[in-house]
Amino acid sequence: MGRQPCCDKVGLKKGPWTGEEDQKLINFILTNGQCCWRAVPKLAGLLRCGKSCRLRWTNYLRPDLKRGLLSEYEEKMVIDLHAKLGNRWSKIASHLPGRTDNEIKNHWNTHIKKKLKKMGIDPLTHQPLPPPHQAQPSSCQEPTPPDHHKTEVVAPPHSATETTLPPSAAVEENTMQGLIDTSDFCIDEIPVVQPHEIIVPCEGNLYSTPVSSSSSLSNLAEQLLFSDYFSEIMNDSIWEDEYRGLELFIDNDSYLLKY
DNA sequence: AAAAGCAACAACCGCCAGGGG
DNA sequence: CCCCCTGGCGGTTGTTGCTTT
Repeated sequence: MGRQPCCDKVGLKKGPWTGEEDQKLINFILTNGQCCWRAVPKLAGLLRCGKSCRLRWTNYLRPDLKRGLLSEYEEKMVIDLHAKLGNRWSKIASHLPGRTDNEIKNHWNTHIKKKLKKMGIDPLTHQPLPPPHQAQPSSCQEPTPPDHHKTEVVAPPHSATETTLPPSAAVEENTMQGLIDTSDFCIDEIPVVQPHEIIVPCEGNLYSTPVSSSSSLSNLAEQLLFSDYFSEIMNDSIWEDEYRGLELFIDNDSYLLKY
């Protein structure tokens, strides 16, 4: 018996999401919350499979996401956590509020790996690389990290996945908490978004368009208030009589509306 | 200015685990 | 206990934009 596809793929759209699709998904989730993903595309009027919607939301549209490059501190956290956890990106991401496993994975593959190699460190073992002339043939082929995903049997010496962290990790946890309290960070616990707090992406572009110069700020509110995106949200019933007295807070890459 | 190559990252794919019936 | 469904995960691919030639 063959495996059932996650969804009926006939007539479903693939590839990059359009702004319109993003709006539909955001509107739906802001209104209804995260429910059964399988039902989301149908209810939201999207020609996507539920899995695709979930991925788009968790990796890109979630209001609590940070955008932009990882800071030096975050990068160090990733390296340290990777040394302890291996390629368990979701576990690593859970220590970095606002970052997704996909984002960290991509950053690791494109930036950190190279950086470590430059520094003479094997990105997989986190040990110093042997001099080039001593390199084993197998070293060109990346050794497979412990496959935690498949079995969870080969736990790292100290499993940081549970509440008890190895001493070094615990220290980092404390350090981290000095900046951000991550001790009980959990995406599930973040309210999808309260009706009175909507993070609105930049005008005309639902993903990151950092506000790089103050000169652009003057028009932001106007652009925002008259964007299709905003009007659509405002037309939603939950906003009836609600949007008088809105305040606009401008962050690096998003706008927070409060009333 | 155009073409080729490269890097970055969004999105997809397939597998697995857990929960419910 | 078994089967099915759903969500989550990690690996991989495709696309886009930038840089170099």
